Amino acid sequence: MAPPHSHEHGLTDLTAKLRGKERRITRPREQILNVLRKELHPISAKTIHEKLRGSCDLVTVYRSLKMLETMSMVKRFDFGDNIARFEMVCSGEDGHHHHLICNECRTVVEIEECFDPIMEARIARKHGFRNVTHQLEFFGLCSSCQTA
Amino acid sequence: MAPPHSHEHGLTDLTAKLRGKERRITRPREQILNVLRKELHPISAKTIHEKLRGSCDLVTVYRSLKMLETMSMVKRFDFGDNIARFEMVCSGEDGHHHHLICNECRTVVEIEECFDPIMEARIARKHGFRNVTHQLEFFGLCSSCQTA
DNA sequence: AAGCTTAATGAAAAAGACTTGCAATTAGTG
DNA sequence: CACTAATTGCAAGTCTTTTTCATTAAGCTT
Repeated sequence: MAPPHSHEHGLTDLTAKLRGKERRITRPREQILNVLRKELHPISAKTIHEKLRGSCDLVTVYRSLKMLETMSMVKRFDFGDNIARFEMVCSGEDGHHHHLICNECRTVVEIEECFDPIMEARIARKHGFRNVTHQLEFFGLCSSCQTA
Repeated sequence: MAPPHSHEHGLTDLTAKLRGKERRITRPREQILNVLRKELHPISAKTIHEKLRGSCDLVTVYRSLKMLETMSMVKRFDFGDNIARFEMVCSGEDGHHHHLICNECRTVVEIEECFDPIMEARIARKHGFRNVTHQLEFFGLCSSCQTA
C-alpha cells in the first residue's frame, strides 16, 4: 500500500497507462517523470528542462507534459504568474489539492484543506453545470518575508 | 446608496482616487473604465482594446489596467488560460468574488459563495503567513455544452 | 533480428500576451 | 499661457507555449 503523497508513480504506471493506447514510452517521458517524482511542489516546464540538462528539447518537455496531463499522470497548477507548473499525481489519487504561495519569495506550501464539496455540488446544480471542479490557491506573506 | 454590483464606478471615483497622487485623468483611462463599467464579466486587455476601436494603443490599455489595479479600481482574474481578465471593482466593495467557467464555450457565471474565511485564517496561522487571500474559480460543463 | 508503421523528437520559426525604451504628447499646475 | 512631469504611441523586446516538418525511434509483425 503506497503512503499518501508518495509520488512513487513511475515507469510501471506509465507503461500501464499507455498500454493499448497507441502511445509510446520514450526516454524523455521517463526522465520527465523521474524529475517530477523527486519534487515536492509544482515546477515549470522550463525548470524540468534545466534539471534534465539538455538531455531533451524544451519543446519535448512541453509536449510530454501536455500528454501526461491528458493521461492524468500530472496535474497542472496556476500560481497567477502565467507559468504553468506541474506536479505528479500520486497513484490512486486525483491530485486535487491546493497551495499557499508567498507573494514575496514565492515559497510554496501544500494545503490539505479544501473547498466544501457540498457547496461545490450546490453551485453546479444551481447553474446547470456538470463535472465541476475548482482551482483554489492561497497567497500571502510568509513569516520570513513579513519582517524583511 | 449604490446597489451591490452596480458597476457605477466612473469618472467621479477616478478623479477622487487620483487626486493628489501625481496621477492624471486621461482620455484612455476614462474610456477603459467606461468599457469596463458596461461589462458583467471579466474581460481581457485585448477585448477592451477592440471595444475601444483603435482609439488608443493596446499598450496603453495594458498600462492603464495595471495602474487601475494598483489603485484598486479594477480586479484581475485568472481563468487558467494565460490571459488576464479585468473587472471593475464596485465602489465600497473589494471586488472579491468567484466565477464558474464552462470548459467548452467559456461562458462565465458569477458566484457569490466563497471559501470559508475562518478556514482561511486557520491556514494562514498554521503556516505563519499574513495577509492571506485566495484565488478560487470553478470549471465545468454548462448545460448547453453537455448535450452538444 | 530485421522490417515496417507511425508516434515522438529536435530545431527553427511562429504565435500570443505582456513589457520596455524613447521621443512626442498632454494633463494639470502655477 | 507656459511649464513640468506623467502619459501615450510606436517599435522592439521578453517570455512562455505552440506549430511545422523533416528525422528518429518505439514497439509491433514476421
